[in-house]
Formats: sequence, C-alpha cells, structure tokens
Amino acid sequence: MADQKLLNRFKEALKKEGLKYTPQRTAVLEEIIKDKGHRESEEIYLALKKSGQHVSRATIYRTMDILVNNGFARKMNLGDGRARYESKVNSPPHDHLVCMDCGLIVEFMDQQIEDLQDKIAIQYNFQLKRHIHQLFGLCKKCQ
Amino acid sequence: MADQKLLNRFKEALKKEGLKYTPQRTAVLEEIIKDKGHRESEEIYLALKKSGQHVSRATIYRTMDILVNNGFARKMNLGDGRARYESKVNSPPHDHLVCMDCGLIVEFMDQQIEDLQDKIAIQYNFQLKRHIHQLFGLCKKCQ
DNA sequence: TTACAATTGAGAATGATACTCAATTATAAG
DNA sequence: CTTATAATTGAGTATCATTCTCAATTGTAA
Repeated sequence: MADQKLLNRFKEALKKEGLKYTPQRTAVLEEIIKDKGHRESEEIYLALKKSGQHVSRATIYRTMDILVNNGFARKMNLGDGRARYESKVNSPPHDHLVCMDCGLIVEFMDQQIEDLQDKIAIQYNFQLKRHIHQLFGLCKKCQ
Repeated sequence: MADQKLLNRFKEALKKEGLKYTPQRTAVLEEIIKDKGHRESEEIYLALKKSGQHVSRATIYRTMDILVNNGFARKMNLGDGRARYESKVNSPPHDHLVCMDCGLIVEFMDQQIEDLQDKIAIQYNFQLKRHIHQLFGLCKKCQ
C-alpha cells in the first residue's frame, strides 16, 4: 500500500493536469511502487488482475504515460519492442546491465560516467535532457 | 560504388553462411555504405527505388539482418519504434547524441567511458558483449 | 547445362501500443 | 447532498513496423 503522502502527491499531480483521481490510476500507481522490478505492460496488467483488480490494458498504458510524465515511473526500452516500467519512487537515477541470456537486469550508477556525459554534451553544444546507457552481456550464471 | 575488396568480403561472408550473392543484396550493401547517415528501413527502400533499383521492403529487412550480423552495418533503436541503420564500413565504434527536436544525430567516442563500462561489467560479474549509450537533448540550433 | 536449394516480392500475419466511442464516474458548484 | 459536465474507462478496432508465407525465380556447385 502506498503511503498517504505519495497518494497526495499523485492526486496533486493529476489535479495540476486537470485529470481525475480514479481507482484504476491509483491501482496502477500502487502496483508500480510495490514492485522493484522492470516490468512490461502485460506483466503489470496480469499482476493487477491476480490481485483482484481489473484495470484494462488500455488504462495501464494511459496511466503509465501519466506516471512517467510526472516522475513516478521510468520507461525503458531494451530493443525487443516491449517497453519496461520501473518505479521511480525511492529509486535514485541509474543505468542498467542486462543479461542477454536470462534477462536479468542489474542497476548501476557511476558518477564519473555522468560527469563525462555532461562534458561531451557541452563539447558538442547539446543541452542534455536525458540519456540511455545499457550494458548488454552475460551475467555470472549465464557465462 | 563499393570497391571490389568490400564486395569480395561480402561475397565471402555470404558463402560462409550458405547464402547467395544476389543483385538485391549487393544493392542494399552499396546503398548503406555510400551514405553516412542513420537511416530507417523505409528511407533505404526509397533511396534504392529512386536510384532505379527495385528491392522489396521484405528484402531490405532481410538483408539488413545479414549486414548487421556480419559487421557491415549497425542497427540502432532510438525509442520511437523504428530501427536505424548505419554503415560500419570505415566507421569506428561510437555512441550517439540525438537532438530531441530536429532529430540530428552526432557521433561521439570517449575512451574513458569505454574503460569505465568495462570496469562496471567486471564489478558486476558480467561478460560485456555490447552497449547502447545515447545522449538525448537539444542541439545548438534547437535550444 | 542441370538440379536444387536459396531468394525474391507481394501481400498477409503479427504484436505492441494507440485510438474510438458509448457508458460510466469523479468533481466543482450550487 | 444533488446536479451538471467533462474526463475516464473498457472492449474492441486500428495502426505501424517488422516478420512470415509461398509460389515463382534465380544463383551456384557439380
């Protein structure tokens, strides 16, 4: 269960955009923050269904967009055509190591790389907004 | 026009996999290496059509897979659902800066980042195979 | 030249995601 | 607590890039 503070923050974010605070949206938010994984839309849909809440696939997609745009979730693309979502609540910025065999995803953060990215953006006159940094390989178990 | 050396290298790569050396495949290879861009399948299809060569969309996709698997081209994903292809011939490894407004793509290479990636992979017991590193922002013109 | 497996093109199939629209619901105002 | 109304929902349909299918065609090894 999400704490009240977070729910209020969500409510405010919705109000600010003229959106309604609905049970379906709340259910999706709670499902996202209770799990530490990097899940695709269908997994979130099934997890909600299992827990007895029916939220349609269309609403999952629509709500994930809202969550991503308001900083409650991150959307990532592993190149396989399906987006993954992860909670951004209580989760600092990071990048990913991805096992090409078993799909394991490990998060990493390296301040030196962050700094080098900023340096490169400056060097090429880019105003940096975001980045994608994914390291693909084989995890210990799959080597 | 691709030089004979390259065509022979292509011919050998095909033979090694039991594939035939066809005019369509050669046309796609030549189209890829003559352009320095990062183009999507449809653009390659249209460029070939314009130059008077009809190669079907299906064959473009099939040939790009062969070119990518044999080191003649790179495939990249910008998160918009369409793959981009670029020549790998006479093009050293690099990553990309992408303008979110005009779509400009600039290549960069930073050995320090490469080294840090290797360090991180070792640290997490991953055997690194490849990586994706894209910096999104606004180019000078679009700021 | 032949034999045959690989290739091609056109269109159909696929799969993730976005859209449509009628029925339902949250919410601001009274 | 109603009411009015615009936003939301769900189910199904549409979309779009990419892959697949299959009959006709074509490299290529012998």
